[in-house]
Amino acid sequence: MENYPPFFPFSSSASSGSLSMVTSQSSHNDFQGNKSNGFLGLMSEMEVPAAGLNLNNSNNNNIMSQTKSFVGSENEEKIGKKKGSEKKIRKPRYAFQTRSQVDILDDGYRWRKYGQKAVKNNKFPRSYYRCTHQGCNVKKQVQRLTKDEGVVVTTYEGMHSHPIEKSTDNFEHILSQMQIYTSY
DNA sequence: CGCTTTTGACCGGCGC
DNA sequence: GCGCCGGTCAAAAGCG
Repeated sequence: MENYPPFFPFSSSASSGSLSMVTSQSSHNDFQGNKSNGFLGLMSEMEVPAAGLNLNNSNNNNIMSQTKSFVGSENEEKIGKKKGSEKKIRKPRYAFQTRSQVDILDDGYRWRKYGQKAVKNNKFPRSYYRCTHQGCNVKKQVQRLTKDEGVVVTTYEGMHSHPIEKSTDNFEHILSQMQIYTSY
């Protein structure tokens, strides 16, 4: 159907954040090589042991230094009635864990916030956004880690079935930024 | 004015 | 069956 490649050119206008992209569609991916836990693990154990982050909060201008990215799946969506039918497909969910000062990472699409809930074991709330394009049911949620406020987890759900509104030439800009930050 | 954000209510799934 | 939990709705406020 309308499976577009997960193409997310981040272009945060304010303080830019780093980005990374991982693509995976197979619901049974063994991306849990040795230490990386899956998305569920991420959900349950979001407390990433920020070693040496206790008192030495020298993260003032250290904006993005590292960026992790997880890939999840296992999201089922029922089409029509659930009359005993097993018409459930799994929507892939892409989780980006970026290091940024701001929560709103502009990826070029237009989002409308539709909810915000407090997360357990986390003092920061989680925001729910939805793509405002008609017929586009792409959702995303943004969450910040309480342990390390510099880490923002953005989870995308679904694929956009329409082009990006903004000009894509930001991508070049982002790429250059990536190179800059990767050179560290 | 039209759209977005805010915020509590509501709802379905799941564990006890 | 009940209550918790995560996710969504919707009314009203807010903003350019």
